[in-house]
Amino acid sequence: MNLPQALKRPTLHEELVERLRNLVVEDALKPGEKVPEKDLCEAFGVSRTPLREALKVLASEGLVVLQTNRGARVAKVTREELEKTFPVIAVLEQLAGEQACLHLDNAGIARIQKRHDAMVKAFHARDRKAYFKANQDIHNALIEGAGNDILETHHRLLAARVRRARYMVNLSDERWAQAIDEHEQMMALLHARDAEGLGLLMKTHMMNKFAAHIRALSFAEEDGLG
Amino acid sequence: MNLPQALKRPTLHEELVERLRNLVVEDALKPGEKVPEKDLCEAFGVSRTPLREALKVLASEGLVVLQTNRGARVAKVTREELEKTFPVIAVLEQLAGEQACLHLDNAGIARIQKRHDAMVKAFHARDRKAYFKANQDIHNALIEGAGNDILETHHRLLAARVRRARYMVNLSDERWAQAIDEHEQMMALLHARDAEGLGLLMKTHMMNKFAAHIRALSFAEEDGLG
DNA sequence: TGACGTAATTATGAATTCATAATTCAGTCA
DNA sequence: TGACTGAATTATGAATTCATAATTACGTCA
Repeated sequence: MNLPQALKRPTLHEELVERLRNLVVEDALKPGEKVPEKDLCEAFGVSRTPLREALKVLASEGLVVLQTNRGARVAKVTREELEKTFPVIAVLEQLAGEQACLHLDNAGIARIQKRHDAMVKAFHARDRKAYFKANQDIHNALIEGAGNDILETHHRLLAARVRRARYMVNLSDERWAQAIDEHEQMMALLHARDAEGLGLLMKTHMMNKFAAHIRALSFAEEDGLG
Repeated sequence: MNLPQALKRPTLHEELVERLRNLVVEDALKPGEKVPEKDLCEAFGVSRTPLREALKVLASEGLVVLQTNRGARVAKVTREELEKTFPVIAVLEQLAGEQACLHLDNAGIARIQKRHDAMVKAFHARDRKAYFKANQDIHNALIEGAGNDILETHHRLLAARVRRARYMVNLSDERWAQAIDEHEQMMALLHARDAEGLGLLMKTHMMNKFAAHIRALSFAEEDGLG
C-alpha cells in the first residue's frame, strides 16, 4: 500500500520561494535590480524573517546574489554564464532522453506526441508564444519521463537561470524550421525507443539552441541592448 | 585590468551552511537523525535566526529534510536515491572530462598526475583512507579543470549527497584494482588530450563505481545493516 | 559651482520575543 | 497492567526589536 507521506502544509518561506522565483523568471524583477525587501514584505503581507529565508534559498540556486550588508540583487545572466550553463543542461537532457526511452510507456509517449503536434501547429501558425510554451512542455515531459527526480531537480534549477534569456531572443526562421525538424526526429527516435539516439539528438538539439541564442545575443549586443 | 569583486565578508548563515554541511557529510549528524536546533545554536554560539536560514539552504540542497512544525532531519540516502544520483553525476563527469582535456594546460595536467601518483602509492600501501582522499582530489581537480563553475557547483551538490555512502562501503580488492586501472587509462587519455575518450571513460568509471556500491550495499542489507 | 566631509536616514544581519503546534508526561479508567 | 485523555513542557514558525553598516542629504570650503 502507498501510505501518504505525513501531509505537508506549506510554510511561508516555501511559498515565498515559489513566488519570488516566479517574479525573477517572469522578469518582473529584472537582472541586476535590487530586491526590495521591505516592499516585497508589504506586498506579500509577511515579515522580513520568512522573506529573508526565501532569499537565502534563491541565492543558493543562483537566481539572486547576496551582498553582505547590501542586500540581494537579481543575478545577471551574462553570456559567459550561458556558455557554461547550456552544456550542462545539454548533457542532462541527453541523459533524460536515454532514460525516457527506457521508462516511458506507450501512453506517456502518446502524451508527448500530442504536445509535439500542438507545437508543430503553433509553428505553422507562426505563434511564437504558443510555440515556446509547447516546446517547454515537451522538454519538461521528456525530463519527467526519465523518472529521475534528482535529474529533474537539477535540470529545473539550471533551466530557471536561462529561461529569461530564452524568452528574449526571437529565433530566426531558419533556426525555427531546423528546431522543428529536430523535434520531428526526436519523436521518431522516441517511438523507436532508440535511447542512445534520442539522447545524442537531444544534446545536439540543445547545443544548436544554444548557438542560436549566442548568435541572437551578439546581434543584440551590437545594437547596444546587451 | 582585473578589479577584485566587491570583497565579500562572510555572514553567519553562510558560515553555518558550510559547517552544517560538513557535519552531515562527515557523518557527525547521521541520516534520519533530528537536527538539534537548540544544541547547535549553543555549540556555534549563534541565535536561531541564522541557523534556521542555513537549514533552509541545506534543505534546498537536499541534505536535510524540513517537516513543517517538526523541524529538520538529516536526509536519508536510500538505495533508490543512489540509483538516481549516480547517473547524473556520471554525465557531469563525462562533460567535465571532455572540457578538462580542452581547458587544462600542461601544468594543470602535471598537477593531476602528481595526485594520481599519490593515489597509486596509497593503493600499493593498501591505505584506504589516503586512497579515498587522493581519489576525491583527482576527481575534484578534473571537475575544476573543466573551468565551468556551474558544472562544478552541481557536481558538488550531488557528490555531497552520496559522499557519506561512499565512505561506508569498503571496496573489494578486485574493484579496487579495476579502479586503479581505469585511473591509469584516464591519465593516458588526459595526456593525449582525447576529450571524447576521457569523457566516456569517466562516465563508465563512475558507473562502475556505482555498481560496486550497489553490490556492497546489497551485502550490507543482507547482513541487516541497511 | 562642485568636491569633500559629516550628520541623518535607511537597510541589513542577527537576537529576541511571541503565538501556536507538537511532544511529553502524569493521571485515569477499563 | 496498559491504552487513553488532557495538562505541562518544549520546539517551531514568524514577528519584532536592536545594533550596526551602508546610503543619502546636507553643509562647508576651495
